[in-house]
Amino acid sequence: MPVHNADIAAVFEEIADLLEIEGGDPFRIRAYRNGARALANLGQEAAALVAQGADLTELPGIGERLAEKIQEIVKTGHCKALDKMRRAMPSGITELLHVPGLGPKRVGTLYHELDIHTLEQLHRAVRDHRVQTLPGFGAKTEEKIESFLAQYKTDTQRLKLAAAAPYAESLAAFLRDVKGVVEVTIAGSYRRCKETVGDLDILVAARAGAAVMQRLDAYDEVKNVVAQGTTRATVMLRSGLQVDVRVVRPESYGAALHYFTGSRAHNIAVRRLAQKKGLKINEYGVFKGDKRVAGETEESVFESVDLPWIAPELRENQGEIEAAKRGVLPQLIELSDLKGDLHAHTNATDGHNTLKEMAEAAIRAGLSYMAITEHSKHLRMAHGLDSRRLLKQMDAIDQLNERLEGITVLKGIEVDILDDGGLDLPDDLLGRLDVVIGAVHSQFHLSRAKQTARILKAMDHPHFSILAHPSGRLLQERDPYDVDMEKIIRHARVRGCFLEVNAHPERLDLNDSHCRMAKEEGVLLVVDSDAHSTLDFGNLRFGIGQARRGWLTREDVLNTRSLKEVRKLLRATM
DNA sequence: GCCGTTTTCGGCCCGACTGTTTTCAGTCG
Repeated sequence: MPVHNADIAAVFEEIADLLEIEGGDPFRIRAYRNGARALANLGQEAAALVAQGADLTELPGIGERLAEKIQEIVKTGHCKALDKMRRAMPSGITELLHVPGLGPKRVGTLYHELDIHTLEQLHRAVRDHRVQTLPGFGAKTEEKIESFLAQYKTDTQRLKLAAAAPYAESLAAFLRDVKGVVEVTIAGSYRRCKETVGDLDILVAARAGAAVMQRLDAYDEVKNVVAQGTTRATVMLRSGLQVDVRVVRPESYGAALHYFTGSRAHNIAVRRLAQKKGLKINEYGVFKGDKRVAGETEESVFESVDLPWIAPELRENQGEIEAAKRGVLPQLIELSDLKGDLHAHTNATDGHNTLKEMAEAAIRAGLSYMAITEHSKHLRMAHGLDSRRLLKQMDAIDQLNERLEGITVLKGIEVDILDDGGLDLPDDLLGRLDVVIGAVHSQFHLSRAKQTARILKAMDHPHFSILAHPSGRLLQERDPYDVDMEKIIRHARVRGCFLEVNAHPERLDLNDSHCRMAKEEGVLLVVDSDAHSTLDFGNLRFGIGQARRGWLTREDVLNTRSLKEVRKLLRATM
């Protein structure tokens, strides 16, 4: 049984949770959480490092003790320390911590006073009104727990970034219209372009006395108000999305924006820098003693700790602060850098629009070239193209290019990678195309070794140029298939082919850490819409967000180049 | 439990809101 980083991280999180309920040293607890986060974001398997005999204490946040535990978990699949804790306290108890209003202290009370250690037991106790009698609990707390448990099953999902966008942007626009409001920004994980968002953090700069909170109550989509003070409020929208609104004075806007953009790990790291310089950073500004020395802009906050401004997408405490110190932050790619899109479908297969409509939409999206890349025949449900139909489409593209100004349409295919690693169309036909994208659409459950070998073999095909949605995941629906992505990335470098950053909101595939790995390996990525309709070119912004989270610059992305250069690089793969 | 350009010991980010209290602990972000 291979042990993955997430498994080890889960052990550390559970230890931290149990320590918290026991009332353990908060800093020790934090150390376990830091260790868990470090592992989750490592970008390479800790098990592989152990196998190489690497010194794990070199990793930030991992010291002697955690290194020992990682080794133990990798080698035995168990952690004795956790096993021992579980004997003292039921492990399921940690799920109680996810109930809003319940922290370690109250969970501890529930356990010691009423022997409650599952959600089911909690639900029963709440219904019998036994909880409100406990010290530190009351009728309101009990009510809150009950209403949470009642809808727990249906209501815990995070929203995909693209799904949250319309809610976020219309609420922000509403707040911008409130009298006295100077500025509104959707901060939090939304601003950092995370793949999914659990809630929205909306920051408002307003002059004194602006009635932002009262206006918020009048917003159509607000279902109920969870908490409300003078400077912050939490509301639930009808859609089930939780929104935290925070109001600050304009002179604090930069500090508040930094604070509410996060991530928490990044903020902590920046505040530690400030602390070392004898400064204090909070959401109102940067302070030396009682004197505010910065905070009106984000730039001023970073400047106070001798750093240049760091783009929100990088703020994960994953090396961005060190890079900023050394002056080597990447100049991140922007949407306007994209010159073309190399992955789109028409109604010849499972798209909704004609060839001409798609080309015209690409022009409107500001692109100067695009590739039509239909599915191939193996993908029956998408009515994939066989040789005859592909030839027909190639002719149609030639004719369109003669008539249409402002864009060049390339001839391509999203060819199925067959079970044995072969490609789903004849070599001579693939050789006549401008771009061959290979994709896995079947046999997701193969073993890691087989799946990896299958994809590597496909990449070795003489006409293969781009690997589409390399992990095959669908956000919140289908896990990535088990594959050795490091090996695929290295192979892409050797073969000189490219990996896709699929901008479809349900894919966003590659993910951020694999983007970064590919960049470091010197593999070019392709940010593609995978458009199935004329509207889908709008999704490119989400692909760019993902690329930015992966530290990609314009130079790291193939389709920021001119058509001439792209043709040259594509030919080199074929 | 981690970490070090003041430290191998003594620090470890900071403030708002709620509910249960009767001045504040717990939770949350």
